[in-house]
Amino acid sequence: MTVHEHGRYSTGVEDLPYRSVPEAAVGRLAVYLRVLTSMIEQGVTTMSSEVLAGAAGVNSATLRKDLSYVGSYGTRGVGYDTARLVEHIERLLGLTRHHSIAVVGIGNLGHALANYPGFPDRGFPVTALFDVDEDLIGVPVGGLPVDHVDSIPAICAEREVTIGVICTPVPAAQGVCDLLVAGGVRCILNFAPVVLQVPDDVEVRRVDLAVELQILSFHQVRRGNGIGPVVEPIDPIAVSR
Amino acid sequence: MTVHEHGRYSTGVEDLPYRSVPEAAVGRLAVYLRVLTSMIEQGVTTMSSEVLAGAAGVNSATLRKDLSYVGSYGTRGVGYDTARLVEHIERLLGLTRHHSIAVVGIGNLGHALANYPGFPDRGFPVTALFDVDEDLIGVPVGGLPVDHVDSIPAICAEREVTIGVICTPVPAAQGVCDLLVAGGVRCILNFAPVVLQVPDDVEVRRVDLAVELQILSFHQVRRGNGIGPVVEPIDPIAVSR
DNA sequence: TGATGTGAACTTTTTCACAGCT
DNA sequence: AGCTGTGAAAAAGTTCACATCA
Repeated sequence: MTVHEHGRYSTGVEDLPYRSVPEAAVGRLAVYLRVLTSMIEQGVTTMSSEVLAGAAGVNSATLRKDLSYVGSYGTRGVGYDTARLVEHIERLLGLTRHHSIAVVGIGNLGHALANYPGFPDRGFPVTALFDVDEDLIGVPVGGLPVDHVDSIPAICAEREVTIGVICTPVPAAQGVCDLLVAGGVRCILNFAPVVLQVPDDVEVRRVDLAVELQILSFHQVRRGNGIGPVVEPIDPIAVSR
Repeated sequence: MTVHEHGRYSTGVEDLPYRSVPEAAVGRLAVYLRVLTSMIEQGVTTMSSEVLAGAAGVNSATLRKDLSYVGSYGTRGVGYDTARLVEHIERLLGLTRHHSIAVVGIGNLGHALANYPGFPDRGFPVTALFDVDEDLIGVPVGGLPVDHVDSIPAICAEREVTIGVICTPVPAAQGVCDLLVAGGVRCILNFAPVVLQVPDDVEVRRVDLAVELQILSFHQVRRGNGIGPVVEPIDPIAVSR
């Protein structure tokens, strides 16, 4: 709906600098990036699609197609230059721009995320913490003092927060979300098990831990693993009406 | 991959307990379940596909198709009986059988998950905690004492743990995973950003928080939102070869 | 020779649209 | 009249297989 023209892709070609990337490929590219980074640390300078695909847990054809959305940085008969690939995946994922995270809801989970080393390690520094609990306000968590949720719009705008992480209880989540949006935050990672209503230009990703367990439960039963009887078939007579 | 088709699509009438459920539908069914449960608490006894789909954030045709995998429990012209639907989704997801969780790695995140109310609330009691840190062994976390990771196989077997949650640092994750598998655990929720190697009959789901942020980052850049310059276009000369 | 890059085939998932029931 | 249930169409995603090139 809303198209912001802060900058455009002025390649001379009317299209994007990268061809459009399928949604499914984006998540995998982030995984390749991690594998590559770790390989580079071990001194690996070249990798074949077969090896990288194995390490990332995907089919090698899928990997090659995914990388083709980034560009052609492989050498036939040799493989990919790891450093070069990292550089281009990072650019594609927008990791070359400044990011800054706010965590809202400093309970057990929020506390853990405020201290999660994977965020700053991956270029996402946590720069603001919020809660409603007066006893928490001003208390430093991971070196950063907690502010009141009422100050979300002002502080997020001031600190140029780009991603909001919601770890509040369900009833508070939508309100907090609205405050983040008011503060200019356009990306939200939501741990509250509720579907948030947001404007079209805001992207929400939900991480629902109970849902993950339920999916695992389904597969276990389907497979007939574990203790106890496998699912009893539904009585066809009870089903029909 | 094991194919477990109980029957074939021949005459239009099948003898399956449930027809085979697409992977994508399973996750959504878990979401519908939560919405329904919350609606029932508010006294709602009937819902239309349109309303339920709205609350779950999906298209109503998708919802109806998903529910058709569970069976036909709607009434035309009226909608779905919420209680009945909950009952059948729970059965399909295997939530009627006993589940029991072990959390391995009692750092910040493990601590938070050991206390996460959403697990027991959703029928997944945490019944074992493990770590390597001698200072933690025996210390109760959320009322449950921490055991040493070496005792994972024995304790998991004894307590009939069905799901293992891995919150260890990356280097420890694969070893812990092997111990869980040795203890008879066939479902693993992995928070360590590494691809685990497991036997074919073990199901792993990975939750990678940094990947979630990177996906959000991608969308923000694509949209041209936020502060700062949009991605610099790649030099077309460098792209072509 | 050996590995990439990709069109084509295939599979899965989503959406449409409407027949059929209540 | 209104809403479900589902075939059929469309879209998205995955895998194959091989031409291509270092």
